[in-house]
Amino acid sequence: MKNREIAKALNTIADLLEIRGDNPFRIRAYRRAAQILEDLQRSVEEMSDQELLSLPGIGKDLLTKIRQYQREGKMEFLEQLKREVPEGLTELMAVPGLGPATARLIYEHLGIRDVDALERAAMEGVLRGVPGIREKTEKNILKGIQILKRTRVRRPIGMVMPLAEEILEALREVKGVKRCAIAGSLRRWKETIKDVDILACAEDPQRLIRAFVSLPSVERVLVSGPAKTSVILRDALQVDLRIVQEDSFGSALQYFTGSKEHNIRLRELAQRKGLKVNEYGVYRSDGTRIGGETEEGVYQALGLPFIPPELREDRGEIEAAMDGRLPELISIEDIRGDLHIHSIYSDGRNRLEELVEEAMRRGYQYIAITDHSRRLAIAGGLDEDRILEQIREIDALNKKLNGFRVFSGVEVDIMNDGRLDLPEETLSRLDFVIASIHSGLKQSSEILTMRILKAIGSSYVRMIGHPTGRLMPDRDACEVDLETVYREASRTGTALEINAFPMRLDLNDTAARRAAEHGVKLIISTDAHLKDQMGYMRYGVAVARRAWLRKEDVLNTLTLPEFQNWLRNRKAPHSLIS
DNA sequence: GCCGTTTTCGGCCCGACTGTTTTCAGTCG
Repeated sequence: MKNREIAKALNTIADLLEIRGDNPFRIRAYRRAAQILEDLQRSVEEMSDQELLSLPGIGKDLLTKIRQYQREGKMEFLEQLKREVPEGLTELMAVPGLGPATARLIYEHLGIRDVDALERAAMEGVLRGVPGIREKTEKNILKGIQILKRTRVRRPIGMVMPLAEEILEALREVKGVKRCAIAGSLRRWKETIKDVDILACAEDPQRLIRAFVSLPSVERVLVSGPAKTSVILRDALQVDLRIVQEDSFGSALQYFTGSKEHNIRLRELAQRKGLKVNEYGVYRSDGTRIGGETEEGVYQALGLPFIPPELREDRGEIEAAMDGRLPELISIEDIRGDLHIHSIYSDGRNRLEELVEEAMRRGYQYIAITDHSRRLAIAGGLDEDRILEQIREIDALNKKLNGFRVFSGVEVDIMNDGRLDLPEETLSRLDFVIASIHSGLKQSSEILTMRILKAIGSSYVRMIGHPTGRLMPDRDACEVDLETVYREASRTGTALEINAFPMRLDLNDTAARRAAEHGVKLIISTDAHLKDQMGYMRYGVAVARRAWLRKEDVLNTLTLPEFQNWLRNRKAPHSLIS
């Protein structure tokens, strides 16, 4: 899959054009194309010219460049830019507050082209000799470098959301605060988060701002004005607080929720209708305001139904909204069970009763206990005897439970040759078998795909766990050929997991969407190793919503009898397994 | 560089904050 590589090349072109001071719209076109390729679920290598050109944002020129990269592994235009603009200059732009124009100025006057040299120059006070840079800017650049060094990686949403909710709680308690809400990528439930946006209305904005900057977790104030205040927390997370008038809360929430791409599309649409949309409201050309109190009202003024924040990525949601084709998205209340949970039998921390209690507290009707199999010794994987022991305990437990059901399961390892880590005899005794890859993730695409297909071919496997094996931020998705997996999963009625564990979120949003398009059923499960981690379900549901999934695409929305029925009935005979 | 129910040329989203600029450019989201 070369899409990522090509997207990166296009983004580099955009960076270099920025430094060169090129046409901003041309730059935007390159960035947009890069985004399109990243979102694409098929490799450009298997797409025809026609198909590529049909993507809005890819024209003749970009097509030529993509094909050239495919053939030659490079783009002539990029190489030419690299000769023209010193490489490394783009590195300077990673410093917050330092953009292309300043990067270029600094290079032209001082020959600096990497962050270390920049830091030295700033500390020595040499930087302020550059036209347009005085003491203040020099200091800000130093601060920016420190921030950059600490915040290079985006963090999984599961690490950020609890922090943001804590801050939100604290702000809501400030006297005179009328409204307070999370906006930005966090409200869209993007899988990784760079900073937190909070929106508020207050009778006394100054009081709120003072309370905000003096929160104990705040380390430094970046900017502070009446409308926007930004801080850096001790753990290097940036939080922006925006204060707006109550009557424009809706348009502000819409505006600051983004995504940027979604908003651009929306405002283009508005323009064609002779309207103007900004964070204060929706306006006619004569200045009359026709919306802004509520977010629904903003969309309505543009002739659109409300678009859920999770869909606002410019992935077709505006077109779908115009045509009345928006899906009714799954929600957390639809979830009736958690089917991937580890107990004290392997590397989990809780006993079965504790897990059941937690599940009932969440209003679930069923769970599956799915400990590791023997080969995963490091996680205390179970052999046949221990599994039989666990089945007996689950049977006994079920007798005591009324209307709630514990399914006996396992997360059986898919070994390097594609065989499963437990004999069929053992698997046949279990209610719910997950098969997952935990090793050999760097194998070739052919071998990885073969392993998963063999697992799907087993008569006992009902779900493939975390299909791509990624672990953020260190391990990327493995190179399994997902399109082939979707086809076989769909044919055999094997479910694919949306693993809700914050470092995994696997399948991710775009992959899950593609899977559902193939007719694959998904299961959202937490992979909990502690009972509290069953609370990760909301991150999995968020992935599903971002994947445009409806309740009926997800099996653990089924009631207990319906799910038992699914367990009993297999869709197609499995034939591949030895 | 892309794109077309005002356009094949001339548009392309919009505003806040900062610093050094005496009227605005750069950066960010």
